[in-house]
Amino acid sequence: MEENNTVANYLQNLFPQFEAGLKEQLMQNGVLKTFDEGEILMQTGQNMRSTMLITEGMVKLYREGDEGQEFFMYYLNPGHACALSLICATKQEKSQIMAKAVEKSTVLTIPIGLMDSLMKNHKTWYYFVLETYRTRFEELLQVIDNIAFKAMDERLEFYLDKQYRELKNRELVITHSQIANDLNSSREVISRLLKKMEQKGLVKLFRNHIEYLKS
Amino acid sequence: MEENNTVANYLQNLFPQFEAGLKEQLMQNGVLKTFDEGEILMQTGQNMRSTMLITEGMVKLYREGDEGQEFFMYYLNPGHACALSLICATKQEKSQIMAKAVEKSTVLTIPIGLMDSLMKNHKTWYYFVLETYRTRFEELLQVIDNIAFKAMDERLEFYLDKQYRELKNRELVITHSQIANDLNSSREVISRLLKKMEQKGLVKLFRNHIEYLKS
DNA sequence: TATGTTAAGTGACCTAAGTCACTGCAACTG
DNA sequence: CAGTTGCAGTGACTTAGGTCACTTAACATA
Repeated sequence: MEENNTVANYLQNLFPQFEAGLKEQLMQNGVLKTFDEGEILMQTGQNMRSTMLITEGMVKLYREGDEGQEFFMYYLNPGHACALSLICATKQEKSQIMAKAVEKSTVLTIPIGLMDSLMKNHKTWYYFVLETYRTRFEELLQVIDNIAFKAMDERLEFYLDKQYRELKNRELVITHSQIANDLNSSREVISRLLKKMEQKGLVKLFRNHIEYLKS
Repeated sequence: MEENNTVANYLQNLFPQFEAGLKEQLMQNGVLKTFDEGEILMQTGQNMRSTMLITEGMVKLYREGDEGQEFFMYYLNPGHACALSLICATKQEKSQIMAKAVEKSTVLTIPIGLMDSLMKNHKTWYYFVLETYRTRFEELLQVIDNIAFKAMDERLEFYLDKQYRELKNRELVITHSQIANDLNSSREVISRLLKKMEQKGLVKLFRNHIEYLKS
């Protein structure tokens, strides 16, 4: 790791719009943390003690069901933040979602007690919060579209397409059962649907990875 | 209508936390509109020209599918606002959702061009916006829980329970096909599930209305 | 090279839920 | 009161997708 992976540099590169005083605050109070691939950044039901700005890597956000099912909602990339942790209306501080690192990731954690003051004193911060909520809200609406209106084959295509767009790589390194898990389906179903997609020429299947051919 | 259904009175009663200057702004720029039962306040794809604060009645928010399906998400009551119309990041001004009056309702419409200045100049306004986003976000998460993890019978129970909690009335005046429509299912399925619920003693069925017995 | 492990393929089966076609019934209308 | 309209009940059928049990293939490691 070179020396420019400092808080100051991350802020400069990922959040150039933040005003100087805000950056100052974040430098003084934020702590960088690193998570390995597969590690969980935040568990459902866990007390939220800090908010997180993603600085490196990639994080997947899940909603969990009563019987421990996981349902994938969206990705957080560098420059993004977990929406729910940005506003702590003193009420519930339990996390409603689960966040997992897809790859080795670093995040800037900021004590949740600081949120109100950041919000009050820094316009660029609350613009950031609003924008975060707005985009995540729209993302959730898309998620609802998929599960409310679409059958599994379409949902699978959407899922693969999203992977491809996020990772910008046609080689999707993922197993069938991981996909099944993300979509709250079962491995056999995903395998069968993938094979149909292969017959249609949309993907090429390998052990442990899928080549996405479409568009 | 008595004379206290003025903008000033609505603001006083429903938004007491708003600062004086903000109320002033809303009185000068807001326009009260009335919608009849069943009338559509905002159509998917329609240009959003104003944001809406519900002052009387009750509004249902829907997400629409590609083939014209409607999927019910949540209610807006007096004191609530449509989250998406509160932030117009100059980008897309097309509504992503559809809003329909359940009963005769009045709303205070505020030109969307005013949003940025309200946000900048009135703290109580942006608190309101944040709170609106936060609660609606959490509501969407619940919606996702239902469609991602639950079968139709559970979803139906949740739906009826929500009706009951919102309307605070055990007599739910609604037809089976309206329910099917809201849940993006079909009338026959809902009829059959309702009958099972009746056998379990959870509801009592009548023509055009359902008596909700649970809890 | 043998062995164990995990990913993926596959057939048989089951069930929730969607669809079709029809009936019965209540409420309103002329 | 006859006719019409819309709501609800119901049996027959179809299908997507979940489950079970097992096989085959790929890779790793002793």
